[in-house]
Amino acid sequence: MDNNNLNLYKIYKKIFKYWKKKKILNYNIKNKYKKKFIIYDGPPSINGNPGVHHIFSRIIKDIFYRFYTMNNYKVICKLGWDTHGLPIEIEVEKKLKINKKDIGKKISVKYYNYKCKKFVKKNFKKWIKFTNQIGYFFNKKNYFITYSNKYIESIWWIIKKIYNKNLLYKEYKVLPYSPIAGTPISYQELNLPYTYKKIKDISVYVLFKLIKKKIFKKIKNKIYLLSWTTTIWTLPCNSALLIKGNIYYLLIKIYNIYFKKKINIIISEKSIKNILYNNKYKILKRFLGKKIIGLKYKQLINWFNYTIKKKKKFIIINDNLNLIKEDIGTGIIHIAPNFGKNDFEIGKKNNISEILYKNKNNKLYQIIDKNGKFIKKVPLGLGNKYIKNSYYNNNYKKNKYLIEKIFIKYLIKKKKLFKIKIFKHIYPHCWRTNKPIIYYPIKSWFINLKKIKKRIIKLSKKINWCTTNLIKKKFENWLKNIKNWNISRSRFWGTPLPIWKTKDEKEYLVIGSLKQLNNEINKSIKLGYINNNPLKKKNINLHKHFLDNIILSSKNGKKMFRELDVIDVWFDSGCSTYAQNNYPFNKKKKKLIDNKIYFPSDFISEGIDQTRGWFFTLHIISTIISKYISYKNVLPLGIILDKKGKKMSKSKGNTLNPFKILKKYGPDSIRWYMVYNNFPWKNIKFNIEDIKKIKNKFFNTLYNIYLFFLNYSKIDNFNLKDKYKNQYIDKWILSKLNNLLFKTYNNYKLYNITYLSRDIYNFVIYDLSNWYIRLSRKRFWKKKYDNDKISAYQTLYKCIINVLKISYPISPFFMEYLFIKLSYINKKNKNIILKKFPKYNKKYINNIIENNMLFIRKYCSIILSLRKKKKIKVKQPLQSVNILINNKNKKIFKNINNIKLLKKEVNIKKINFIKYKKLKKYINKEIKLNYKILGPKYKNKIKYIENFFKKIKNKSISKLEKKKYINIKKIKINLNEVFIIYKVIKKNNIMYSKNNTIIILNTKINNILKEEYLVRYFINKIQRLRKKKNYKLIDKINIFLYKKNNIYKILINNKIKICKETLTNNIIINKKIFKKKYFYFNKKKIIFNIKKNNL
RNA sequence: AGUCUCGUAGCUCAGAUGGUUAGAGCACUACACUGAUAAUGUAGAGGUCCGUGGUUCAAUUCCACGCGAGACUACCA
Repeated sequence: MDNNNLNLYKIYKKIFKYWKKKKILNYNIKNKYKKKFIIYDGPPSINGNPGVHHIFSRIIKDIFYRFYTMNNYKVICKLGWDTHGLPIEIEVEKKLKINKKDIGKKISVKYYNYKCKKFVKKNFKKWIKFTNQIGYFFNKKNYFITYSNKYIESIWWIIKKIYNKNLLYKEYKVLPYSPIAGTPISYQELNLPYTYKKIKDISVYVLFKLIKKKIFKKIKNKIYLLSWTTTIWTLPCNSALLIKGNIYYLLIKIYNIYFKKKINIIISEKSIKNILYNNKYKILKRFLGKKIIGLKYKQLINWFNYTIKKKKKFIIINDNLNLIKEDIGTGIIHIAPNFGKNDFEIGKKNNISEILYKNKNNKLYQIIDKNGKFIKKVPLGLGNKYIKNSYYNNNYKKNKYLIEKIFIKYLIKKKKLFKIKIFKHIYPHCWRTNKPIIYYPIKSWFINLKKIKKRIIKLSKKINWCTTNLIKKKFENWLKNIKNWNISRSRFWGTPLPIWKTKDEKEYLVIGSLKQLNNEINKSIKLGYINNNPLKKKNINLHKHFLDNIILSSKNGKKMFRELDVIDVWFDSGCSTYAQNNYPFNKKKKKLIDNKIYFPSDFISEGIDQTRGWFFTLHIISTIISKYISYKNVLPLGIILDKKGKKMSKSKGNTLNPFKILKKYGPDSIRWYMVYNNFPWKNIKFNIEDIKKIKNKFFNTLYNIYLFFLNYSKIDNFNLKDKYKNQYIDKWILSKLNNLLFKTYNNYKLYNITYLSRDIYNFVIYDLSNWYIRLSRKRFWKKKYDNDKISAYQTLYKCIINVLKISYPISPFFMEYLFIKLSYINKKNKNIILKKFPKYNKKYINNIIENNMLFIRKYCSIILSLRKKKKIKVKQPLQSVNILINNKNKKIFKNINNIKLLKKEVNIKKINFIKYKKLKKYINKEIKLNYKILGPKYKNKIKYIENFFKKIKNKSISKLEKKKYINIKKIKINLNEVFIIYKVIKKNNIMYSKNNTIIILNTKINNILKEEYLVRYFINKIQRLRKKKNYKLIDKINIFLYKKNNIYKILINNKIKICKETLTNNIIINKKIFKKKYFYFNKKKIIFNIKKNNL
């Protein structure tokens, strides 16, 4: 088989088919389960194609799915999909080319919801394909989808439960609101990543004309209060000005460029610098803010002036919420209670009225509608225009600052403008439409989380975050500042709020099940409010269009209508613990949850952005419903960035098509890459080059190891039952292997998948491939099928099989593929998942051998580097190397195996171990200070000591070594306070010295060594030629040599060795050679050829 | 705007309660090895440890300020 043809995608397909045929796609196929392992799947929203980041969260779960199945757990994991909500609605609106306001007008809600469902179903197919392709298998009988009636019914039950606990309430409040989506945004949604964006706004300083009172009696001219705002569109609704009572304000005379004359303005003392551009001004009066509290002013823009009776308007009030910061603005804040959270609170506290529009029928309206447009009655052509130009889709640039320009023109005309300033700030945006939100007064349903905050936090401490403490702390801190959850959305495609109300909103009815709804409908039919029971129809669909028509009756017999809103999608997914099991209506599952068998989950894992999303909602809902945590372990996953470190997003065009990547590199290498690359919670810079590297290095190497084993074991008819005794190097790799098994098992248990994948990788590349196989190759080549050879086979086989098993959860297809291929050795080995996860065997662990080997490898590397420096090839044998014997290496070199290994690896005939005393012959000494000890002891005298040792001679150093100290004037320096450094003196020697390790290599090459080199060189040439001629491994050959000069004698003298290593029958000296091959050695031409001779 | 984290080789990152010559992997270059062979090994080159100042015998490490990046918080009018 050809190595470069290793196609992981083809292997995936083969194995997938095979699994399908054998019906082991659904993991729970073992007969005996001891325990259960519960995973909850965070349902992804299927508003489009799956992205690369979805690979990540699914494979992480799959890894533990497989791991725990191997450990004989019954793993419970229902895959789910989030099918409701804004993300889907927006995609559908784009497709239908409609706006929110068209729904119910141009097209019916029923049709719209039908389209949404269709859209979801279409994407669902893609998702199943994708899920299967990454090795996370979809089970037709076991999944949940949030639009199903059963799922919705469970949500209703939960809503009712929350209502009964007095945690659900309706309130009129100024909320973050997305006009384009036409729905309020919860604070959880506002806290999703990338919602706060830098924008440029035009801000204005405007002049409110004060109605003068005593305090300004002496001032003749008009007095203005100067206020600054970034939301120019709220000015018509101004009804109060906020100042701070305990700070100083100034009345100043200053030039106004728009009036072209000097005017009198009031401003806080410290904010004066904000409004100056080289203007001079004159202070007329300095006074505390409280002196003007309660004064009135003239309305700034008097387009509308309807206010609520008994409420105040156009008045200066005190800032008791401490909102005024003196370095910003003018110290005077404009308040419009209907637009702004703080404004609303202040208005409420100070009994300030909103400014509203009242029509002929005495109906009241906000002057800005729910679409984010001014109502028709607004003058200056502003009517029906968006209040922010960024709400326009197409002509945004053309209309840039259009609204602001109109306002500014008007303010100049009315002599009410002081200054304009471009203001850069960070502003919240809607997470789906990407448009800025506004703060808008709305009646909404809330869950009172503040009331149960203590329990939420207390329980959250039981959750184990499989990551750094930082993320856990942030989650807990965030819970401390928890806000009540706004769960109603004025949208269409979502779980409908199961709440009915009377027209006067005095009576409410919350429905908690279909059965209850059915009963209520029957009551209503008796009263004649509706004609027939829609629940009796065949295909009922518990969505808005279906329920809105149902009229129920109140206790007092009044008509009740459904609350028109749907529920926040985040609530849907937060209910998944219960709703996926149709809790409490499915009695079997209810038992399992109540008895804490299906609950809480052992493990969940989703993107780190879900900390404020699903992780949060899941926790909240289980806190309310079960009074317990809903997950024990959570592994948050980093964001997938492109290779430049930027977030992947459709708008930037840097997303990758996961299907294409899967096809090119196969799921296994991607899975391995994602786990291996970095800790899961750190952001991944997704780089295809790195996947290639993983494929080339890890998978190719593993495959090569397999091929190597395959080739030779077949030639030798290796049998697993063959008896053997382990050799030195086998003991080493088995010790390494068992340590690896030990570590890996524990790391899976602790969810440390990055560590364990790196351990496996290092074992395969550095220990198994680069060391064990390289050193053992000759054992496989030799003819005799003896203990040494059997031991090598047995060991290598053990290593491969175990590596396959422990790597299987991460890269299942490839591992299974090799496992099946190797089943000719052991016919019981068919499918990894049916096997038990291997555990380590203590008796194989031998730390002494491992340490020895580490040491030898280090010495090899040092000696090879010395050879390199002298440009002596490894093939050239060398006579000797001198190694300083010290406490560390004494024991190691007592073992002959280690000496043999080292000699073989660096191709040196003899190793001399020399004692410290005999070093003199080879080296010069120098002294370096141990600053860590000497520094604190002698402080600034250290420079003097440095100088002394710079000039020191060999004799003095020897003295120091003997006496173990030296005196420098009055200072006594001990031997352990310095380091002795060595330098080589002898010719033909090269030395390495660091700490206590000294190696001196003898680089002299005599004739015998040269001859040996020639023989090896010649063998190499023959081997290459064999391969070039495509001879088989077991083919025998004859060598033909052309007799000319005495170099041949050397080769003939080594005939036995050459024949043995190249499977040669005979070396034939000829005067003529057919088709000459030749090479040069010491500038002499050597002519030869080979021929197959399988006699 | 505030709080937190971070800034180390071309890239991805380690690291040290302050102390000898600051480490890995990848990429690069050279060489070697070679019946696992488009694999593999060894070595080399590469760093003002973001900048400035302070503390210290000694600062990449501690402190302060500045610059830059990221996360979180926040309607800062």
